[in-house]
Amino acid sequence: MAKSPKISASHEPGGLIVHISGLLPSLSPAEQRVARLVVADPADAARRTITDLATAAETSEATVIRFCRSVGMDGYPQLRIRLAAEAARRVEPPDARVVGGDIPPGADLAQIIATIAFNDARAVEETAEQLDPAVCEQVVDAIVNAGRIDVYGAGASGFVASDFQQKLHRIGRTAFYFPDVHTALTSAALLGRGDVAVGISHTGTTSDVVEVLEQARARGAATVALTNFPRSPITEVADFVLTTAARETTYRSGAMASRLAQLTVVDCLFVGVAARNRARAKKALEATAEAVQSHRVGSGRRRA
Amino acid sequence: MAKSPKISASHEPGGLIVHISGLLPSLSPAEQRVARLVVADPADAARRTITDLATAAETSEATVIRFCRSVGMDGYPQLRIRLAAEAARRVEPPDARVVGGDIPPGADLAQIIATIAFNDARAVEETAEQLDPAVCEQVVDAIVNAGRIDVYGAGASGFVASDFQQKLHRIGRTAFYFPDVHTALTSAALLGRGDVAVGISHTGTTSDVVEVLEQARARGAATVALTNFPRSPITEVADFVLTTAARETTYRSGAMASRLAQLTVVDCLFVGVAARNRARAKKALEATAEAVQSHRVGSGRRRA
DNA sequence: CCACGGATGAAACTTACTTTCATGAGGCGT
DNA sequence: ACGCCTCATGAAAGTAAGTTTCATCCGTGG
Repeated sequence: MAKSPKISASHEPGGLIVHISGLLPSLSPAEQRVARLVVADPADAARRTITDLATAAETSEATVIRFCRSVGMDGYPQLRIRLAAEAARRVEPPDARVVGGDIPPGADLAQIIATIAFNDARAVEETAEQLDPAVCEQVVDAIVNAGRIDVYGAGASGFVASDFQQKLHRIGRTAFYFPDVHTALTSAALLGRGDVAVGISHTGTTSDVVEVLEQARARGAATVALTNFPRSPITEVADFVLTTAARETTYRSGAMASRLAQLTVVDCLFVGVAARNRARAKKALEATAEAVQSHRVGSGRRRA
Repeated sequence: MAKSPKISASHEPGGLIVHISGLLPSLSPAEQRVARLVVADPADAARRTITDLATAAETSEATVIRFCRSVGMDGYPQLRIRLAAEAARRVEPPDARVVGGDIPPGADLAQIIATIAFNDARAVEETAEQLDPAVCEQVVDAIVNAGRIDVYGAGASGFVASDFQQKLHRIGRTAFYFPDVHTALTSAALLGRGDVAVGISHTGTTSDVVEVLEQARARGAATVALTNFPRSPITEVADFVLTTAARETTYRSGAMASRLAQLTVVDCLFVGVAARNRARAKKALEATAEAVQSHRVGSGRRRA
């Protein structure tokens, strides 16, 4: 029996919609039409019968069922119930904040601020909700026991990669980040069993990062992918996949929310690693903090 | 046809459970058994099929349907959906999440994730709330009209500074970031009236950044400070002060939340600037996006 | 003892959901 | 270019869920 591509949604009590929008690009055209309807108005979808929804999406019931399975549900009734639950939980954003949408042309700055902050905060929360603690645990394990950790990322994700590297370094783990692809490839070639390679890419399609991760994997390193899209190319070269949950939006606003989500995930991993050896991590952190102390002016804390 | 006692529930969106328990005594014995199951665990009831529920209530499907009608529903599916929605809504808010607190030593990864995400999201939201749109507007004005923009930041804030620089650059503004203090000082010395200098520092006490900003101000540039502490040294050398609102926590976790908040503020400024000249910004963004397109691998759909 | 009416479940029936399968489009190697 | 293969897709068959009908049962009051 052919196994249908089913990505578990069981461990995320709150993030079905997000989960679906993340998978959207990996669905077939007909399923995407269904997905879009569902994401656009979950409550409405929950009210519809399968035939009704199929008609609305201009497809057959069979496709709707396939869609259900693709997003990890057993069948249509289950989807319906989850959707209803989710729609209920979802507190409507107070005003006309364009949730995940673009900033309207005539918006004033106050509106812009509200919209951006709303989407950013949501991305962080929803990412946390759908993050699989079991996978994180495994990644933390790998990092804790790693001889060496390479973190890869290009462009915007490069900042995150660099941040992660710095964090790990500060608690005494041997971690590297390479702004340059060639250097990164060289480094990846030198990895081996027991080492860890982390690739960060919002879209999951950045060839540089995918290539480097592939190289690392070929050398026997454990590979970790951090991306917004659970079925993008990068996930195929990763042993562990961690996903962020920034809603797909326009190029720019999605990028920022995604960045914040990535940072949150990275921070979680960092704290997870640090928690494994509190004493040592604390000491390392204090030492590094002290090192920059002379570069502070005035009294350290000056709360208002 | 005998009219069953049907009491409308349509006008009370939130209180279906209450509604049901209210008219419990007026129901027939078999219906009461059903009602009790439903009230006891709505979420569970929503998961059951009508046959299943009937069996659990030791009655027939017909009675369950009668029950549905008695409480004002059209049929079983409708009841199911309402129950799911209601059960979801009554999920209690954030459990033992240590609001703004530190991670307890024995915490497991799931707890760590929840705590971090909660604090991060809060920092973003609260920052947006206290951000003064008027000041932002002025900063945006200054940037839009600037001949040149220098962004300063050290350590962790350096990432944010660099990010801001990159963003501005991508929409065609002349912006610089210097990882090195001396270079930054040199650059600041070359600023003049009509230029803008942005200094980013979580604590507001990073001497490097303060110094550079001071230099910039002395040369006549408009100075902007982005910090978590409204009365820290950096605010004394800034014409415009923007504050983040990361709760004071331990050294490390505060830093991350603050970073996210900083990024959000930076993003708001960026969007504000971009909004001033939509057409040009859009064109610039598209051009830059296109530039990296060849570095993407088959962004089409991928199977697991 | 016999109507009578309401409550109830068995079974018939309808609708919704699920599976199977044939078709056709698009990609890939020869 | 050709044929092969894989995959997406909807029609239709099949199954299960939900709904209606109706006969039965039980208690009640004549």
